[in-house]
Amino acid sequence: MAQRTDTVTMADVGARAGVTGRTVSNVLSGHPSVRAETRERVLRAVDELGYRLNTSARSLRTGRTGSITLAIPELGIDYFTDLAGRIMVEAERHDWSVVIQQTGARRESELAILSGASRQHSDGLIFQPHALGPGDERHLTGNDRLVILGDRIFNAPVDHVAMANVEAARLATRYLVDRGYQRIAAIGSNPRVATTSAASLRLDGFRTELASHGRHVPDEYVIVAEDWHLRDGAVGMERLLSMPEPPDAVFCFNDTMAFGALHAIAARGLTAPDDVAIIGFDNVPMAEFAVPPLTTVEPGTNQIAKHAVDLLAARVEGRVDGPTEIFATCSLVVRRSA
Amino acid sequence: MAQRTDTVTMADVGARAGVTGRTVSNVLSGHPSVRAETRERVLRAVDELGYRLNTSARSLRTGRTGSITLAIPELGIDYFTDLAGRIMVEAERHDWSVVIQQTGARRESELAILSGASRQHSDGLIFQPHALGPGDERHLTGNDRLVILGDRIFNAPVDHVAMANVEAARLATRYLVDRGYQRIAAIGSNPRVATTSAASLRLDGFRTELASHGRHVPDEYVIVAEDWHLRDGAVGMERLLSMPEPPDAVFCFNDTMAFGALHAIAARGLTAPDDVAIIGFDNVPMAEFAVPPLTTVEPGTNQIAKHAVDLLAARVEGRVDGPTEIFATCSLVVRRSA
DNA sequence: GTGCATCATTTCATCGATGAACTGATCGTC
DNA sequence: GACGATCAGTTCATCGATGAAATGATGCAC
Repeated sequence: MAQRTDTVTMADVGARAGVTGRTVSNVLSGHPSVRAETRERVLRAVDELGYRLNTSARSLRTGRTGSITLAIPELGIDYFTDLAGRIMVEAERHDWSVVIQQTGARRESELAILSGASRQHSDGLIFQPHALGPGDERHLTGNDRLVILGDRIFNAPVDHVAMANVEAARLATRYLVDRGYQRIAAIGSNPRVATTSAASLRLDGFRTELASHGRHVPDEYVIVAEDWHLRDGAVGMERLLSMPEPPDAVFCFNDTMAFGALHAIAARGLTAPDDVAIIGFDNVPMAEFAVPPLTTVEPGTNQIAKHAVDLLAARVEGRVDGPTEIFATCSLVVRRSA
Repeated sequence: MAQRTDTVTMADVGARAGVTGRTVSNVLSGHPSVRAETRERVLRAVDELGYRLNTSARSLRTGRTGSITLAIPELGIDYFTDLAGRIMVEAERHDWSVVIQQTGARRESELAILSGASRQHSDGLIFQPHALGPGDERHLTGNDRLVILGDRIFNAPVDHVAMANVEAARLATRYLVDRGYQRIAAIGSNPRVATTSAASLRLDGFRTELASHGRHVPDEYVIVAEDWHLRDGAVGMERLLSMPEPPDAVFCFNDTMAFGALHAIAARGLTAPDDVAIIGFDNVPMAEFAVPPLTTVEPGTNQIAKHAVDLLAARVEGRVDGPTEIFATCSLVVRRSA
């Protein structure tokens, strides 16, 4: 007695209502063959005893847990917050809760996620890798019920919701060229990650597009940023502005860095886009309210969230066979900063 | 054959390694009494069979799930994102995963959280209520392992990590008065929520402080904002700026609205703090990088996260008895916007 | 050599809900 | 009035891991 957790089981509820535990289960799961009077009696007993379903037991029996895992680098980057929020909304439609795991973009954490140490209590995994890439395919084995987000980084048959990083980056860059900017720089390169990472792909698109206009990009115009944080954007911009010949436009590889860049510009008493134009990538909610409002790439975050969850659901329900790949469509959102 | 989920159990692993399932359990949980040679054999079998622990079964047996639930209004508000990220970091120290539930600040969702429909698979709940308040105490019953965040809204014996909303609001307001601002307005009032909500308490602090300086607040200087979103801040500010006698300083009840307000000011071609000063509340990461950098209240988010998780852990481990209340200490962070 | 402690592993029951199969009623139909 | 169908509820086994207690083996002391 004086149990720490005074567990009430279906059997207890049944005892009180004069039925079996099984009938309680029938009532709670909406089984049709239950007399109205019995149903009421059971529900009353549930109430009186404060009964709560033990989902561990149910999961053990049914094999479904009612939750999925979303693994992202970190909530601190607006895009991932935006994405997480939307995925949670989509997941709700499938009666799923969402466990969020921050990998910190660390390789070991990403491996831990895949090896399933933490994924176990989960009907599926939506995973945005950062440190992993080609060559890590073997770590995906045994992970059915897995949807990869971001670019097509693995040469493995895995469900995948991709963003057209290269094209989107070209789109942004072309816009800057078309607007007549002459000295165009970029913030967000990261030579230490895989060539299939967003960093590399966006840089690719940036370079390719400029090259197609016969433009050469000086090395110092490509600013390395490891974390893609606000500070990276600010520091990178600061560096660009201190150059003898600063750029007149900067493509930030995500909106978060773009906000940092806008901050750095303002801190110098300069203004965007008059002194330097800024274009971002992600179209997070804050973009519209930045000072000045941020011109940016809309990567189709909502579609990504929806497709990722639906694809996972289809997989869990066995409705798909081969690996599926979906590309979200991206577009440019022109505001004031460029 | 051809099972959808080809489940490998401890018994299977044991069979392969020539031991019982129980021994496999001993190996995996680091039980000391296992011969090194056996351990190795078992681990090899684990590897070969791709064994993964079934956490549902473990949870059923042990009563612990390895995850906690964090229920917040929505990730879309910077403060909650910030909080969630920090709580996840703290939770990691206790080997907890975090399930995030967005309540949308809706009463029904908040009740659903408390009634535990979704809380079941969870060792505990950290809950920031919005729509609930005094009078809803009965819904807390049966929720041991519950830590309430935000203000002391319930007259019930519940663990609680509080923010000194009234004092913090007075602090911010006093600062504006001290700086010599004459016409001080506020954005974020919400008459539809409980008198114990952050909205009411911060308004309280605002009014009280101004009154203590003999200032009267015209009704139209208190702008209602239901969602505390970016847009609310922008729209509210816009309204203030269109008044015949606009304020010269505005206290936004959260940073997110403050960013919206800064946006509205800039959109009019005005500047902060010269035309209107803005002070926020939360000191989220973006505050430092806003244009201009936002003067705001630091509510001790980090302490809140740490205390909330530690308190929950203590409760789960039965290390505390009576309900505990902790107040985070807040302070003013002066930047440029006011 | 007996007795006792320690070690390595096993046996067995159990956590709580649910799938499958079953039992008795009740009902409608021919 | 007999028979199958439907309904309301039950019984039983089971999901996979683990706590508690048991087993057998080994070692050590006297």
